[in-house]
Amino acid sequence: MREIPIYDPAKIEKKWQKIWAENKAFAATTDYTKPKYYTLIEFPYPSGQGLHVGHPRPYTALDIVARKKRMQGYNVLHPIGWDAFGLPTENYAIKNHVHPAEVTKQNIKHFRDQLQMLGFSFDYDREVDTTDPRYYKWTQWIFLQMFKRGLAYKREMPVNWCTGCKCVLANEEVVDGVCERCGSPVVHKQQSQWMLKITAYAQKLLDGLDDVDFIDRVKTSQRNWIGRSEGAELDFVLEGTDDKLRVFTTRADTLFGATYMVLSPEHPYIEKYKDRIENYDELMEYRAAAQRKSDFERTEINKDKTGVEIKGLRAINPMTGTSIPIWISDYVLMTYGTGAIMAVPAHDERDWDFAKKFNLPIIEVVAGGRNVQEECYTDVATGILVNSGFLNGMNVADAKKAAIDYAQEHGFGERKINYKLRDWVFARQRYWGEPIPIVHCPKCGMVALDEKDLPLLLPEVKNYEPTETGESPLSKITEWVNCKCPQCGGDAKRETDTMPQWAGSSWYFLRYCDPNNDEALASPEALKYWMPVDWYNGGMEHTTLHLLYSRFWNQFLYDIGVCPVSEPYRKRTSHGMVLGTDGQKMSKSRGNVINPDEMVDLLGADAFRMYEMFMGAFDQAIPWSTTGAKGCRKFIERVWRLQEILNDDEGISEDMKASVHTTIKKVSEDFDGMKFNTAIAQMMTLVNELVKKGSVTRGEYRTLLLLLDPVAPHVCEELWELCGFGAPVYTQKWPEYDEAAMVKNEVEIAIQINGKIRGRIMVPADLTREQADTLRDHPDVIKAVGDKQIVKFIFVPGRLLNIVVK
RNA sequence: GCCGAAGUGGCGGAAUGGCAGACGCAGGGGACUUAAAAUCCCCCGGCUAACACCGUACGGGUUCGAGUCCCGUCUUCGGCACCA
Repeated sequence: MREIPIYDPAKIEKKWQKIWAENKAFAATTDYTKPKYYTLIEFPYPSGQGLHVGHPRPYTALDIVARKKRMQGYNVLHPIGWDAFGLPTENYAIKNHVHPAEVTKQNIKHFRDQLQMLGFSFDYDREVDTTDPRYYKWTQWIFLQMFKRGLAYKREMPVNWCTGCKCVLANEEVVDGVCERCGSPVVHKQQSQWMLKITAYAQKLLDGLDDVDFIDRVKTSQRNWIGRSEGAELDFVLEGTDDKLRVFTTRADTLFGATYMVLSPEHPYIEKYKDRIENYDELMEYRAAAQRKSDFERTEINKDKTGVEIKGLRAINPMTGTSIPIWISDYVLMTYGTGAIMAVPAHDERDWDFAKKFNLPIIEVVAGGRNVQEECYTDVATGILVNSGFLNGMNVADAKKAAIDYAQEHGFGERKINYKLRDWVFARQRYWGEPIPIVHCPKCGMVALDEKDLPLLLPEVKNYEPTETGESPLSKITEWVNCKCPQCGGDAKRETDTMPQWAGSSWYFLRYCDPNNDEALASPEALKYWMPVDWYNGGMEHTTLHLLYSRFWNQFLYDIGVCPVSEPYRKRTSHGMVLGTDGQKMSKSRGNVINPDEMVDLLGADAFRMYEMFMGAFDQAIPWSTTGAKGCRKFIERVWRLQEILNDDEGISEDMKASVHTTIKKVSEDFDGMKFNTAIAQMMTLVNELVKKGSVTRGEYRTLLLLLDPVAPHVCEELWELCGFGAPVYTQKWPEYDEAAMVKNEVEIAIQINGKIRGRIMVPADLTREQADTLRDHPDVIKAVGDKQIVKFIFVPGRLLNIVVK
């Protein structure tokens, strides 16, 4: 047995990190003739706490993919950057009286050091930082392009106002009626807001999903969020006027059963017909009460319906000519459809509840259910129309079509598609964000800054706290706010809102392609070569918003000819969370947070990386186990000690051929299929075999190190060097497997009688179904069958023999 | 309520419809050692002396054969919540 050095991860990890950095081992080249591969992880928010053990899981996974693709000859772009604008940094700055830019600088350094400690093969020459003016210049530029095309606009609207952050939140940031970030109550407030017209892209965002390789649940959640629904808009004449009340419905077939209507409490007709309405005050009271509730309360209390009838205003059902009452209720939302509905209590749960409570008539128009007076009937698949004039006898689908056609012919309606998706509130009254490059001119109105004046820099301020009025701290810097109008040259004022954190992350993948370009967000050549991202991995929590927003920006940039592809990501996967040892989400308050620095001290970066991958299925949440992680350290030491039994044979020994090639195949396929845990298990199996055998050839060791390198790169490089295998592993080629070498001569198969195992026999590996008939004479088979009569003889090559007897 | 994912040993988890529990952790036994650590070998779902039998949330079904497919039920987790 040979004398070997001691495995000292602290030493060899530093050594190789230095060598990689000095040689720019992982820099993507600008040789656009080579095949490319673009791997992307969601760039982190550099928080003050540093990395937690959740970060390295997706990073290691795509690092494995990137390292393997490089070895397979691809020009790989595997970049990293910082999504550094945002509230926690700003709050820290307020509390500690430091400039957020200073805090950001420190946090980024901390994060970068930690990532380097783990040996990720990022191309650090392409780092981007969303708070860098050279970066946000282009974030502002994209905003201006949207503004010029009417996709960025300002509108007076009720906004979610966080009483803690003193700032407007997107609907998506309000969770259970409180601020997602700080937990303070959220109230409604009227304010003029910057909006991005993402709704203009609803259908494109939906269609684009057909051509990309996202896991199904991601596609589903995108589709649900966009929420396309096909129906019709129909007009109901207001009795005694020439005016019409427009509703949206997906159930035009049930029009004969519409026995009343419901308006949102904010519906403009209440003002318009104020003089005709007898109980206006009562309605106002109801509206005020509804507005005091947050959206959450309005929609959460769904057990008990409330509402008030509008006295003095009625509508005519266009099918039946009947006069029907009109109510207001907060279950009808002004923000969806037309803010008014026709109520068909017999066939809609909500309408049914409402009708029951207020004693409104329920008329069955779709037969097939039980008594609609007692139970609502909503089955559209089997119902047949009744009490509906010319629609009688039709199924629901045909009746829908016929009803809408009729409405169209008679001029009271048309087909209409609605989306739940709403426009994106795109402004924060905060300091630490991209300034919106717009000037308010008393003469010219809202004017875009000249593109040559970008970036519009964030000015220095003394105090980062938002003002009590809810305006951004920028509004207090008069020398910055007061400016000249770019159009007329007169006195004007700058917009003082900043962009939300989502802005910088909506296009960063484009910047990585050409991060130092001052003439464009990236050169057309670079974008054409690198885009789309081949594999994007991120958290499940970003599969709705970030994914939708960034796809929207990319599609917009495609439409204006900046980006060469309409869909930015070819493949999107999501990783599972790393939970605390107690199976709960890690959090400071639970005290179950695992610190990666300590783990690397204890295990070394290679074992740490390996455990992150070995702990379980990549897309599932798994609790951390430090003792489990030690198992990976043990495995690496086992690989290290293979040196002791290394012989001089450069080839692969005959008896190991099948195992080695099976391992190459399994590891190659499993890395591509995100099954990192089983790839590692296979390598463990191979090592166990080698240890058992007591000797390993240089050829076998080489192959093992090449396969293991993406997971545990430092130790593999070190062993490679110790064995004198030549140029570093990162310059080597990925091994290929030989299907023929994997075939064994003989295999053990199971003998089953009526599906129960009764023995095992060795048979030639290539035994076919036809040849298997000879097994009837095999002594073990004869014994197993006994004196029973054979009914059926089933042979599965290489697997088993099942004999059905009676 | 709706959408999605998932229920397999003490634990993390493996299994193109074909020998359930690969691989690892924890545990037990042994070797080596003055001793310990490390390492190596053996055992490790239940019930059994053994054979047998029973075992993949529960109840049915399809099949020569089901953890895997179908129907129904329950539970857990994640997301959305009156979207007409």
